[in-house]
Amino acid sequence: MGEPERSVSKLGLPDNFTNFIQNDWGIETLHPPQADAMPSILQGKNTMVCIPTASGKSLVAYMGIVNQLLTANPGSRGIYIVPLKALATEKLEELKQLGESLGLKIGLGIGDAPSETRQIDDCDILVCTSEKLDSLMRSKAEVLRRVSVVVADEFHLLNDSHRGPTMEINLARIRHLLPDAQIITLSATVGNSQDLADWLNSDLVVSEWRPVSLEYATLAELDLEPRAIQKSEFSSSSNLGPPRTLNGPKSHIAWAALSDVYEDGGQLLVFVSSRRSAQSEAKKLGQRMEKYLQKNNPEVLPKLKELSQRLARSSNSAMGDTLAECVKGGVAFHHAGLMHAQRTEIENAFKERLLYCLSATPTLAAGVNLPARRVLVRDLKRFDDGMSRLLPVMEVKQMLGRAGRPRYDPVGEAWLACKGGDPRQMADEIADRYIHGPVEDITSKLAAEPAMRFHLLSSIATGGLQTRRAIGEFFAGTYLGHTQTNSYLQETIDSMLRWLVEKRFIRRTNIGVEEEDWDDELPSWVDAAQAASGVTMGKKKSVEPAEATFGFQRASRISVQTSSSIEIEALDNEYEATPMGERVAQLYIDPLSADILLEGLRRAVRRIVRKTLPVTSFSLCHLVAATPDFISLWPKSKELEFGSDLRQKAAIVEDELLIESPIDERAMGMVKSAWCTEFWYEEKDLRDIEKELGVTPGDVYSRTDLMGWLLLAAREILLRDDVFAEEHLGYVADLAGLLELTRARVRAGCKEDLLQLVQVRNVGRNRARTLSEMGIRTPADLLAMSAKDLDKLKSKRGWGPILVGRILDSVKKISTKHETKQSRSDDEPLPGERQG
DNA sequence: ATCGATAGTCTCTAGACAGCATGTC
DNA sequence: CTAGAGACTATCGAT
Repeated sequence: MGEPERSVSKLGLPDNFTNFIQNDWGIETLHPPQADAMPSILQGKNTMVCIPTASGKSLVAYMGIVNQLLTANPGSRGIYIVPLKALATEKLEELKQLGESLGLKIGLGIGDAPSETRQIDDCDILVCTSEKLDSLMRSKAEVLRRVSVVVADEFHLLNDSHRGPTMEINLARIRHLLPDAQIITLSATVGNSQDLADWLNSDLVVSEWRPVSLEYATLAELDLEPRAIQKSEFSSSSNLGPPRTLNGPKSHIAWAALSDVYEDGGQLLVFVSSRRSAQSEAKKLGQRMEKYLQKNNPEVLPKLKELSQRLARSSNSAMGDTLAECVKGGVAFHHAGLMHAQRTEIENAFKERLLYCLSATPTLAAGVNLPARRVLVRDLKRFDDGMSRLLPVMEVKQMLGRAGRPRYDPVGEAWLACKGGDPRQMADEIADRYIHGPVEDITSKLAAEPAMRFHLLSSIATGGLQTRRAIGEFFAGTYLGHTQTNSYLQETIDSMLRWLVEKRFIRRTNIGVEEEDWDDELPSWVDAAQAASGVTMGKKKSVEPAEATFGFQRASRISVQTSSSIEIEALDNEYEATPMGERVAQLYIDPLSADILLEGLRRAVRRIVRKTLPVTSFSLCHLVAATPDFISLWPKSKELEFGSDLRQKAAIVEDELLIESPIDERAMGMVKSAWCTEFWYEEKDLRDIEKELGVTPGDVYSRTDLMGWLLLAAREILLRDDVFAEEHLGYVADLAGLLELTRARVRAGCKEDLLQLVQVRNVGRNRARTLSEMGIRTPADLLAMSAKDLDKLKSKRGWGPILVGRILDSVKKISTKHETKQSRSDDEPLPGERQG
């Protein structure tokens, strides 16, 4: 294909769009794979584009969207789905530029702020994470109104056992509801892209083309052997380089790779398999690099020092100190234990080429675009599920694909470190597998229990599916249905349907009414009476049928007692969600989490009523930590030893726990999770938390964030539980109040007395405590401060006139709102209370 | 006695999505 | 089929 065919101006796109691309983005010609995709894209056909990352996939999708919104279906809307919030933000920025010149409004849906909703409602293009889209489709069908085109980016994530099913359901539902919408999927190269394209009835465009050539090489000890080159047409050096031997110590190949690329004016990314390795590698490289720079390039040291000091000042952990230390030598580590601010600081410094090297865990491979001249995958194995395994080819390709900065680097260098055994033989094997070998196929993970549980409930509760037949047909439209036998699919569905019925998230509405709905027909006093006399709840069966005589294998596989003898759900069976089931689907939590919370909260209510065992914030956090939606912390082996602090804590709080707690690792992990949260809302310093529990600030934040979300869900679940007698509803409300209080404290990380101050913008738990120590307890107190006190405040460390001014400004806004907003727990109506 | 290199032993393991609520002069 | 790096500790030798 010659140049003219690929000219942007020949595509027949709207003039303003063409102008924008040419003038603002400086793109005159499309890359070959982009051009290949255009006919199908512009005809509005479903299209799957499989090309390497950073080779301009997004532009193809943007063109498809604009074509639909402006030309093919004027006034329609588009959705752009990504797997990470960071990517959503990145796409949002690009689309905003585009939108400004075309008069299109762009919305963002990543679940961060309630204020998103408005822009979600009236935008022309919605950028969102797949979970957020799923959630939106559950709660408001309007998201799909007038949608003519849907883009699914990083589509190979369908293969991910945790996140993949959501993507699969999203597309199945979109196709179900909007059969005419154009679906554009963007993916890295995968083994069976044709299967995926068939499923989506898509044209398929596959290409290995890259904007920068990529040279794959193996590094065995210090021997570098180039193995293959992936060319771009502009490449000046399109021939494989000769093998060579690097200078440097054999015992530290990352240093050999770094010093080598530095001398050539490039940067290095090192991928390792654990956070600890990332840090220690960065430390070692940083030390060597600092010495090296002192000798060869001392003028850059002050700049690095400045960055280091900035990091050190804002550091609130030993990890942060280490980071600042590494940076002195122009090296940093990058993993999810970093706080967001640290992470972006590092990323930006690397983009500006102030840093020479990042040593990273896989976070960096999947995240935002951050290329470097050279990539070294140091560790090809990772410990996973009790075993050390080789990384999938797809993942390694993703890391290696980060090599080569367009416009800066003539060629990207993708290096694989080969260790163990005979290095040369190793290198050959590794090259066969990762360089010349096939990429894995993508398979559906939807049949796995958690995914099926989660999405099956949603399809009934919020997806409008009522009959067994409709459910079966819908799931047949997923990739699972496309690739698996029908009987397997239907069996998987049936066994999970029975679980959901058993747990009363759904009920059958047209059969076995006497039997199935018997529970629901019970007057509530029966339950209450049982509760009061200590009968265990939630396990009672209506009529226990004879043991199943067929299908027992399936039944036992999900370890659920079926409450009926029906093993095959008849096709004309009908289902509806219970109010609880519907709420659970909207809260977007795993029904199993809901079940765990429900049982624990019922115990809590009984405790409160009988005034037996205590129910505390710790109880509730511990309960939440037992939920599969919470990512539990894991105890270290020292913490598991008899007499350890963690053991002692577990013993102290034993009475507070709402669930069985065997003394195994998992249980100790739950205690540790709750303890970490407790440290946080008891205002313990992050540094101390790190020291005592080995949990870095980034992890503390991620856990407390999760905790806050699930505490809210817990409250909602409690308030929709209908088993308690009227006389006990007051206690239920008390518990709901405790949940709310705990959530507020977890969110702000403070004790109860600071909760009001913390509402003020620019006031977090630390500043609030400072104010509190000065006798200021509420936002109103802030306004009433004397000039003398204000001066005293302004002179405090970390405070200044600007900050104080800003705080007073925002206090004025809040104080009015606060009056009306403040809700007394005793004003809150009890569930079932009639309005007087 | 002190320090330091070295070998042997013990410990530990990547990442990251979701809810909420509502006007404002 | 399926660990290996990093942190810590013991040991021994040089000074």
